[in-house]
Amino acid sequence: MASDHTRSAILAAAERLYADRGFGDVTLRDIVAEAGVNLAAVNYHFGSKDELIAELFVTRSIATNRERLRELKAAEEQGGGRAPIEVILHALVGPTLRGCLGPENQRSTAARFMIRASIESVPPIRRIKNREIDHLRKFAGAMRRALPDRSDVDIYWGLNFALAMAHHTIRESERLTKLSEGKCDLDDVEDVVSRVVSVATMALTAGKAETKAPARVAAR
Amino acid sequence: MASDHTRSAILAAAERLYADRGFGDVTLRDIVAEAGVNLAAVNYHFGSKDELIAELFVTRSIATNRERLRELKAAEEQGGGRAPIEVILHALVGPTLRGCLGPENQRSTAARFMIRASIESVPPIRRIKNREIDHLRKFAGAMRRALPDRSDVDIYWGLNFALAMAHHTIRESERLTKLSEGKCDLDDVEDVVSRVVSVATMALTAGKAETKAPARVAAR
DNA sequence: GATAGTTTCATACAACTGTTTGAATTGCAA
DNA sequence: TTGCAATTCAAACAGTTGTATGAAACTATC
Repeated sequence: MASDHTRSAILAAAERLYADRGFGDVTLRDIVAEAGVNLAAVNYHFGSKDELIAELFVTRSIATNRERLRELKAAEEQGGGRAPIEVILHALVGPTLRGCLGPENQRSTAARFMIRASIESVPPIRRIKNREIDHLRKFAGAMRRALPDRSDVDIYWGLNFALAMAHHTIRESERLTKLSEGKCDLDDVEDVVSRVVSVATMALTAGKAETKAPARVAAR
Repeated sequence: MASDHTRSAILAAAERLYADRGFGDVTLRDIVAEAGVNLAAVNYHFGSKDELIAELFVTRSIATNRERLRELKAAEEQGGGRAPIEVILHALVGPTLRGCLGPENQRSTAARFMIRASIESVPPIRRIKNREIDHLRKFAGAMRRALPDRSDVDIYWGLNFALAMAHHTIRESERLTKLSEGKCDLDDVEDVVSRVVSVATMALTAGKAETKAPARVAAR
């Protein structure tokens, strides 16, 4: 019914501003100015500022989660209900890394927004992240099936470390570039993914029967 | 000259409140009420709210950094200028993890404050963290000496992943406990440290000449 | 005990925040 | 056209925030 024009103009403007300047110093007035709409429009269409932020974040994060599960499901079906651990980990961290890294000049607004969301932790986003546990449990299940000898504790630690490496690399990508004087190429996303997967795989399989050496994609 | 009483009362109250409720919703008025001093005292003694936060964070983080360097130096001196990679990594992540984890009921205010600081990323703290690069370079140097065959890129990635696992585990300790239904024991700090060190060591030594298997401390 | 310097205090300031209101406008159906 | 609901708008609201001010109280020195 509604033209929806104002609504999506707000969403686009908000995402752009949050991506560029962070949640801390973007006010509703900044957003409506950028969107060219009236101040009251935000509350009319979204209810509150927090709900606007939540909608932005939910949209992007269900897209990522769907992609993760799609990859996971495809892998498990192909393997008859059991996928190799590398592939599971790839499905876990691949979509996130691909969604947030990549050459800066061609990095989408959505990507920059998600980086912000992972650096600054504002209440509405934190609330949503806390509901991610069910989603992660699905991966824990797949990992258990892939490594039936492994204890639950080790599985959870492996999962934790995989997410750790992915998220920290996103959060601190600038610092890593500076620290390594550009030697670590964060733009080569597939290299980053395979590094994370490789280390997480080692973490999960160390001290047990041999698995095939995790493939390392050549940089650039 | 000054009695210093007001000053330290403010520091203590601020640290306590920030630790409990986060930076987001603690105002100067909350702090001075808790400290039992006048509102103007904060600006008189610290200049501004941001400088108060910065002083809190700097105090704690130089303590951690000093401890890190102390461990590193001791290890390198004992090894004649070259320390085993496990020990270097231990010096890198041990102090941080020990300072932030541990049984909740006996967790110090300082520890809880540092956890907050690593979850919420407020401007004055971010500014300080950005100056940590020189400190990290010292560890990169030690790691290079320990693993002369390794490329710089691999060294930096290993360093990045070690910090990733430590910081993410601190940030998301609550979620990991919930996800694992308590199976991952975050209170057993030395177990956490050795898990992180062990994985980071594997990341740095994989595919090269054998090193001795990193020691795994039994839990509890 | 007067003096000078430091510290405390109550209070006001000035700016900014997200939100609400009620009237104006628009778009669409009858 | 008329009528009705959805949308837009300017304006104000109500609250909070960090900071500044100038007088009062205190402290130590001479």
